[in-house]
Amino acid sequence: MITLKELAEKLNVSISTVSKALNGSSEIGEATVARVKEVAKAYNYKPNRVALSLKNSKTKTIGVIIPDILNHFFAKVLYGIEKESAKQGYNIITCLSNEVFEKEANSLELLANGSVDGFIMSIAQETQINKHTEHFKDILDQKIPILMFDRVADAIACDKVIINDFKAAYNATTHLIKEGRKNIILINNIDELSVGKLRAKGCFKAIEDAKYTKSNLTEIKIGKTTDLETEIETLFNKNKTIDGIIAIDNISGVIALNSANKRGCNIPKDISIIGFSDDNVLPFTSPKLSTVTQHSDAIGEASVKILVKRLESKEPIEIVTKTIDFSLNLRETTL
Amino acid sequence: MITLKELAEKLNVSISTVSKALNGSSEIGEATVARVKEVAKAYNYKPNRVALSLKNSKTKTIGVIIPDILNHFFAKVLYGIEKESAKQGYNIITCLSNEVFEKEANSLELLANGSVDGFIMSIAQETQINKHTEHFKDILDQKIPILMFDRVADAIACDKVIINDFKAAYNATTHLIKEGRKNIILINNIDELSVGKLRAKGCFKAIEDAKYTKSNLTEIKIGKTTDLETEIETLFNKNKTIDGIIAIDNISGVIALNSANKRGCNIPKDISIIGFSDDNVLPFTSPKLSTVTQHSDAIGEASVKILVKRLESKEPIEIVTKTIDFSLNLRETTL
DNA sequence: TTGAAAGCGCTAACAC
DNA sequence: GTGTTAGCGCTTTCAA
Repeated sequence: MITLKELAEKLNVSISTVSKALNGSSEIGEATVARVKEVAKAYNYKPNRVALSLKNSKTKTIGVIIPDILNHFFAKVLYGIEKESAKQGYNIITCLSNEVFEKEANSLELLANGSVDGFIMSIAQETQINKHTEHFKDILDQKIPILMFDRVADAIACDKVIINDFKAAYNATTHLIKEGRKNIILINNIDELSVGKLRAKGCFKAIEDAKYTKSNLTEIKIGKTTDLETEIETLFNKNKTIDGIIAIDNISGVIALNSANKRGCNIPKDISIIGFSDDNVLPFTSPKLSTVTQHSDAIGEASVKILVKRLESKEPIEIVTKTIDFSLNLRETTL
Repeated sequence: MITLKELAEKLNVSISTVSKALNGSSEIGEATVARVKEVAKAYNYKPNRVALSLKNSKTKTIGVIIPDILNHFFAKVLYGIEKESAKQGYNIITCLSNEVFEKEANSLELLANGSVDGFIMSIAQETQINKHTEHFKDILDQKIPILMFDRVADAIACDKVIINDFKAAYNATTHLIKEGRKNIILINNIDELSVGKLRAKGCFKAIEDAKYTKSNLTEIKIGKTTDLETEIETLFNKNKTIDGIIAIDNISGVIALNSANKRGCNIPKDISIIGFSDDNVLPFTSPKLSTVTQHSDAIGEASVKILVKRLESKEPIEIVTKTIDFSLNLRETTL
């Protein structure tokens, strides 16, 4: 990497002349500017980003902390984040908490040493269960902004991007009710997460609001340790009259579908299934799963936009919470 | 963020004293060291990473360029990269090429301005098809090391981490032959990629080496634009005697399995299917797909180890190509 | 044992 | 129109 200093030597002018010429300052004579630019191009000069960061106290990079990159939802959010960041001229430093609090706190602390201008993150499960918040406060105290998406900490005042989980679940359940389903099972294996609780509430509210239909909703909470597959099979065995399933996490809808297929159920005639997910799992199911679709990349994009706006605003701006739309995609596992 | 300078003022000593004390230099008196450390801790001092980078001309960060984060293989490699990087004290800046050459070249160029010490990457499809290499050479000329994994550029001399695609495909095919399959279809929708070519070669070599069995292998190349699903269905329609399928990309094995299921085939009695993939898609299939399993996270880990070794070695070291093991996981779609 | 000063690459206020 | 200088935060050589 060639530096300003070296260019200056080659050109027999001062460093600042080169700097100004390259930055289009009107102070420098046209001829000089041309000469400088030519040589700079010839030597493929590029300003050293580290020096700029030090000078400006701005790194133009965003720290992204994600609980689980193998979860397609988060991968897609990251996709959106990267795309929008690049557009805005920011780099992203990616850390994975793998759902553990210590890794999350550690990443925050490490990157808060001047490596990033701000954070975009979704909270690790462990953090959320144990309601840790001190590490967030530390960062915010240092005036480094945090934006939380999807899994957010209510106790922390910061920008947030969420999907309307309550409404999504409400609408999905309402659809099953309208189909005339009477014995609906709610499969919930993310009960410890805020989004899990919200979605469950939405389902129950839908049932309540449609009391007159006499539809029934039974919630099955499945722990992280138990095997989803066997759990769901015993569910079918115990409960022969199930005619509707709403699965509020990423994958149990697919598993329920496979289970129902194996038993020879006629889907969607005998039983309707709705999952929560992105489109990604669809090539894998037959018939194609109806889902509540999270617009995951939109979450990423919105997050970057909001954070960058804050980073680049001169005056302090109000904290915002943005809700991203979802859609109910009825495919082949519903009527 | 408190700086050395501010600490020095509070302590009434010079900046360099503070620096030395904190870095455990033996030059400084015990009492002073203790005093400095205490105050530093009280104010939660952390050295500014940007300043350190500028000083040392080392950023302790790795640029990671990935073709497609929504592809589970790459997500898992990234997982491995992140894990090992964190362990080694490196951050990763992630860029996504989304398979396009320009984005890839752009990311390389942008990060080569001092943002990263080296690169770990897998080549975009477009880059590989059009055999672009100039952008790699530019970077290497600047003495910034590149490590390529999985999809590598043969023409470029740099560290590489690959899986033995040839052997993997060879073994998988050999298994089908030993099962007595006579009419085996090779589904190849990544024919433009080096790995696709290698895997196909491996399959054919297996057939050749087992000529006496009279097993037949037909390669079906499927373009990116055509719909995999319909393509595979017409395949079944045209060819009634198929009794073995080997699908060498991430998802077509699953699609073939679904297709076969739909037609009421008895798997694996009538037909065996082997896919190439990570474990991730398995919850979605029934019966469980037998696969050639790429140890994707191991690829990431190995990549980081090799690159960091190079970055931190004083003397120049030889270029290496490391081959990561794969395994043939026979599950329920093979005998 | 401690401090002053230079320098990493850059920008910008100020001087000429 | 061009150059000098200070300073961003840090380490390190050299001087005291």
